[in-house]
Amino acid sequence: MNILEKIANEIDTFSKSERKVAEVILASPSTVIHSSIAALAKQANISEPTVNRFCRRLDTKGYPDFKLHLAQSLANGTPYVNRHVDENDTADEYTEKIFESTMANLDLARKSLSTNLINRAVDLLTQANKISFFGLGASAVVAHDAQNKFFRFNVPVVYFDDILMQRMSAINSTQGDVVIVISHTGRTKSLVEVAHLAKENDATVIGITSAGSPLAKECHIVLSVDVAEDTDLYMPMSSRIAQLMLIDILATGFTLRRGAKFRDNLKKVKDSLRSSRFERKE
Amino acid sequence: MNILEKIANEIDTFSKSERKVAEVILASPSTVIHSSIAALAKQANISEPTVNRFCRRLDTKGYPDFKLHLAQSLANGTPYVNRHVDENDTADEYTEKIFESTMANLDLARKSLSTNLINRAVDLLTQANKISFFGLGASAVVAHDAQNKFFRFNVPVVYFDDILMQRMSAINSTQGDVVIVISHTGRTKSLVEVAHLAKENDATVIGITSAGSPLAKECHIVLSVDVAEDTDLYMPMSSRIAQLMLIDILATGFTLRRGAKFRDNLKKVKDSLRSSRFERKE
DNA sequence: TCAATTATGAAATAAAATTTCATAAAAGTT
DNA sequence: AACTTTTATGAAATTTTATTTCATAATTGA
Repeated sequence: MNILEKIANEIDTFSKSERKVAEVILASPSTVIHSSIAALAKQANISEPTVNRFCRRLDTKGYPDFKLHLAQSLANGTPYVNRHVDENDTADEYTEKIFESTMANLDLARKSLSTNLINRAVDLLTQANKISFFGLGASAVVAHDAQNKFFRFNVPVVYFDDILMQRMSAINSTQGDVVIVISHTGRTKSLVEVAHLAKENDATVIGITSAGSPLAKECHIVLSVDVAEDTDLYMPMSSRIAQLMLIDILATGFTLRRGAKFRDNLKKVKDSLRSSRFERKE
Repeated sequence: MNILEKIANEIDTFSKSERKVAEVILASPSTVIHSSIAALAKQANISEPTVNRFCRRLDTKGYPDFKLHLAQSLANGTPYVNRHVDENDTADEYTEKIFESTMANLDLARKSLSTNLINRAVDLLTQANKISFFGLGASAVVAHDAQNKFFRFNVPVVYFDDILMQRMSAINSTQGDVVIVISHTGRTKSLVEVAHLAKENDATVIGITSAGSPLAKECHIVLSVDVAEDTDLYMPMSSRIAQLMLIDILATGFTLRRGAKFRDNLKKVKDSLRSSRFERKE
């Protein structure tokens, strides 16, 4: 953890003198990294040994080591954090905040992903006879994107964002089919039912959803992506982006598993678009 | 500048002994920040004063100050960079690389966005009688997502990913309508034509595309999102994520412009979903 | 080849940090 | 409240670390 945060957190557990040091440091950390222990002690009106003890209490080896940690905290600058958009933000401000928050959430998501499960999911996908992607609302967008990617692989892929079509498709699925159900909350009733139907018909069900949700319980594999709640403006934001990255990862895993020749094929698919485009004149 | 890079850059201008120090440092900077000047001198087989001179040559005040700089370079850690997926990558590796690359590209995209233009686009959107989103392939996904967001605002919104529907819709558009055309390359013929048709019919055309492209030339406003090419596996990856963030930004700008009362409305829209979901029991 | 310049390290010095230890303050205990 | 124990603190001594000085070695240029 960032040592500045740590100081701020633990300041209540400090002794009186230690608190004085903490305050001086928090007030101007960038000055402190250029101060000697004597200078800092004087600034805080306490003795040098106290500063030293303060450093050790924060699990550093001593004052110089402490300064190193402090320097790193400062350099780390602003690690991405969730920042809420405020009513009076200018375009500059909310743009910055949205980027910040998304990055912070992607960072979170990355840490929460299980590469083991991804590996297994890729296994199943490469062996599938048919792949279906189901989602509603914002997750329909993710399903749509997944279709766009997997479609290139010359595998039968469908995507539905219509409850009835999803149900019919689920009922028609059989062993060897993989059904990917996408829902951030995992609590959308009709999607849980769809997952259930697919499972009953022996399809393999993979959930891109939150762990422990009702939907998760119906899935053979749950790929959960942790993201701070999208509370800002009552719209799904980071969650769907993290889900899209998961799609990218699955698609990438798929192509790698299929080998080099397969990737030449992808190039052909891409090249097939050329005539629909204006030439680039350079 | 990062002091590690600086060392790497200037290594040719160093004397023989200084180069030895540089090599030891570059080989394992994280060890060095915990070494005394004596330890480092010994490691590099040179004397302590040489290390000291080395530090000063790099514009630091001395060895301790140098360590501080070094610590900061390390903390800055690995700024996100584009890393290409390799044939033999494990799930762990490609997952990491995809996250890395996406983050790097979002960082790029953030820097390239013009908040001025965003502001103008938001202006136009809030005044629009009707908003249309057009895209094809991966950009259709973005258009789809945009519809999902703007639809909540109780404004007439359509999205089409069908060329004919797009053309018909464009021809039917009139003054007061805003048409947003999405294309990463900006070279897809049919979309350029759609933009042209919409413009001819006095709609305001906003392009989410690359600056200077044929599509850009047909737009009243061009919101360009710079992203390194998606060359990896012949699939759009980062580009569409950056586009989605731009949609988030536009949607956010929209809601802010509309004021607090409007945002209560959004909450209602979201709450309307409740009965379609399983309750959360805690 | 020889001066001039530059680079280097041993030793001395200076600076900084840490330890030791005595004392003061605070917290318990009767 | 008086006393003991524990904890916190700083002065001084010590140790560690960094820097300076200066003599010598290596390199460069004539």
